[in-house]
Amino acid sequence: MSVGLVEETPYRWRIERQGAMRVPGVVFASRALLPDLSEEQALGQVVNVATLPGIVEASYAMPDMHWGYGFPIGGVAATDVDHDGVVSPGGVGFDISCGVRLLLADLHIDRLRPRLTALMDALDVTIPRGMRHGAVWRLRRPAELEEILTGGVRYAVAQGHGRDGDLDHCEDRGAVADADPAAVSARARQRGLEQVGSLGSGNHFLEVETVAEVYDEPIARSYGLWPGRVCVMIHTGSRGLGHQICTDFVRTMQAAMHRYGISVPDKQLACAPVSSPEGQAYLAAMAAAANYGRTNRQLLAEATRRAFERVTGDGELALLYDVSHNLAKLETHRSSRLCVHRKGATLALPPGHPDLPDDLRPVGQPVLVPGSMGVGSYVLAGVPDGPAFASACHGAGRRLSRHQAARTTKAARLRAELEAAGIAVRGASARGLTEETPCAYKDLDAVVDACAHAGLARIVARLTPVGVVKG
DNA sequence: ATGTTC
Repeated sequence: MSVGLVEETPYRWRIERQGAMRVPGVVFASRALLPDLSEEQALGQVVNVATLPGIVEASYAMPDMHWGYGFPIGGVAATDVDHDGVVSPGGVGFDISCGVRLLLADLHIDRLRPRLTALMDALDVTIPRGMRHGAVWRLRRPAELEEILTGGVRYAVAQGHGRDGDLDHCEDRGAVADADPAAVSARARQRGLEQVGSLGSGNHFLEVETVAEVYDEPIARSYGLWPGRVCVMIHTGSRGLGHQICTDFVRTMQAAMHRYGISVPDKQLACAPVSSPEGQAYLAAMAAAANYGRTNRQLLAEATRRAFERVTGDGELALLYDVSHNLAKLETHRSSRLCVHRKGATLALPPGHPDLPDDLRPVGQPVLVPGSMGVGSYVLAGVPDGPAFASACHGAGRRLSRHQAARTTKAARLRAELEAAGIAVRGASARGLTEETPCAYKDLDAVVDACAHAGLARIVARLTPVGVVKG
């Protein structure tokens, strides 16, 4: 893909406006990460996104960007709601509200080691995962699903699935206000009925980890991240419900676009004005899926607490934060009302932001960055004046397709390598394992380093895995 | 990511 990258700084590259682009493209990456990008059509997708009606500043891409549906994964795009700005389901992705939460045990890894096998076995039987394999929460009636879509984690906690303190440490305090279950199709609701509290498959996982290294002592102390502390990272989204909502609205908007005089260079960029009935309905359904996705992670966290309680006698795992990396939000930036699409890009609120709870406000929001299997994860922190609407990277970023990865990897060998590295693996199918081999991903250290140098976020701590549950 | 091609 020859779109012409101009080096602005060693960690920021510009694609000049050309053709129908309304704004330039801006890619945050080191020179070393660029070859991985240019092999794909991902840069062409950055260009395509720059043509969307109402887009402001630039079509941004994070250091972990790669090819996606319409928008690149790792893409950030904001449209001006008051100047014909559009919302696009492809700018959020199929797994609406996919995200991560991090739980902290009051336990040092040395004390867990003798019981690690027992803990992993407990999680093995506790955590539903894979395609269509049940869920923690058996809903008694469809009306309960409506409560989840409207009330999110707030409803889950009120029903006994968690504690009040969990709410403050969820993005949006666990529930987006403008969700409307009526905007969610019957088919989407049907698919969501039996998946509340389930991991799913692909890159979703539950990992028992320990704090391996601290880079920013004061912020790490505020977050409660001390070396050797045991923590649990849960990475999942809105399962079939979010997928169906995306499918429904891509179709709706593809049919409606001509009425608004919108044309896009790729059908997968289907969109509608934020203020249109279609745009409003999508945002209401998307918000419902966001509430569902967070509730899903909440239920898995409760199941994890019960497993810890049984094995270690202490199930009081504290929630550091729960944050999505696939969402569009209505936000005010420099007194403009914007619809900010983050697709494979994590919200990264700066210190002092009013949406943060009291204990996190002084230092900024925890930005949870899951790595590929066996590699571990990072905790970053939001910084003042971030250059992409308070967004940061969301992971290592895929380098090889699932097919390529599965073709070049032997499951038994990979499993043996993980076990040899002291990482207990539970529940992963051979196919799921090979598709998620770390070889299929970029170097997480390089991605996070680029993120920090580009001024998107500050590096706080690195976590290393001791056990992984996969679909 | 996904009842992995309505």
